[in-house]
Amino acid sequence: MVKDPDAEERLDRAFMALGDPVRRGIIARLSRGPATVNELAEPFNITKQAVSRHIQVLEHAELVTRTRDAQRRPVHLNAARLEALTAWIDSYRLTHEQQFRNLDSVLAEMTGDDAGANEREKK
Amino acid sequence: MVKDPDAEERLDRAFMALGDPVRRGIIARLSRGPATVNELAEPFNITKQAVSRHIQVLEHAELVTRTRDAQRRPVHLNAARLEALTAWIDSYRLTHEQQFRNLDSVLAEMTGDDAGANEREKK
DNA sequence: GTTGTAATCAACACGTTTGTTGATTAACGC
DNA sequence: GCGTTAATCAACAAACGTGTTGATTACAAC
Repeated sequence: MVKDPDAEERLDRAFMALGDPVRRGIIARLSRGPATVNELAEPFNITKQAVSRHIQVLEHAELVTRTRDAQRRPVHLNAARLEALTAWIDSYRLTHEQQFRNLDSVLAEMTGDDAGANEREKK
Repeated sequence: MVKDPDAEERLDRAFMALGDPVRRGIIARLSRGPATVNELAEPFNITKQAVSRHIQVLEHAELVTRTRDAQRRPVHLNAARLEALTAWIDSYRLTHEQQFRNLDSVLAEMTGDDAGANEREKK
């Protein structure tokens, strides 16, 4: 159980894990509550073993955790980790939007002091 | 140029694309403005060809677009696609939180009408 | 104990990804 | 035209991911 194997690697694993329709389906199901491997495997026509490995991938990505209940091992969603992903995306999404605002103000300055009004007036 | 190759596949490609540190680095750089392949390749010690292919992956995932400027092909971030990813994540994140609220109200009902007050009072 | 159920482990096949090097296309500057 | 720069294409090797089947572990119920 490694503690912080570099934040980059954690993002690698989490984003990669979501890049598969079966695993996203599992996440979607778990958002409505915990489930066992058999329950999670039911909607897919692949073997239970394959689903079991998908769950291991999600677990390694820290997107889900597992508890124990007799011979069952219910899987739970780890919403905190999902939040980390939106945080990453939004960080750059907002930087990008800020970039546009800066460009706009530069152009506004040009048109105010100078000549201009020649670029970027669509919409 | 396929139009809508199923929304699931688009998510596959986009999440998968972000599951690589080089490609996330490219996205991070592009959030500050467009850049050429050479500029994007500079921080990484892999060949320019390898970076070129990473960009193709991002392009296929619709996370970036390309324009043309003489022999240069500047890469631009497609923030709208990033937004679609946070929308997907948040949808299930919120479902999950709602699930907890429902559980709370069920428990509150039990403690009100009945006996109870035995579970979930931390915080 | 035996039987049944839940889940994982092990070995293997197949396809995809990611990197390399070397050749090629495309546009510019002189 | 010629050389330079930007970028991609092509072929290949190594590594990885995802699915299969068959054996195995762990627990519960009788």
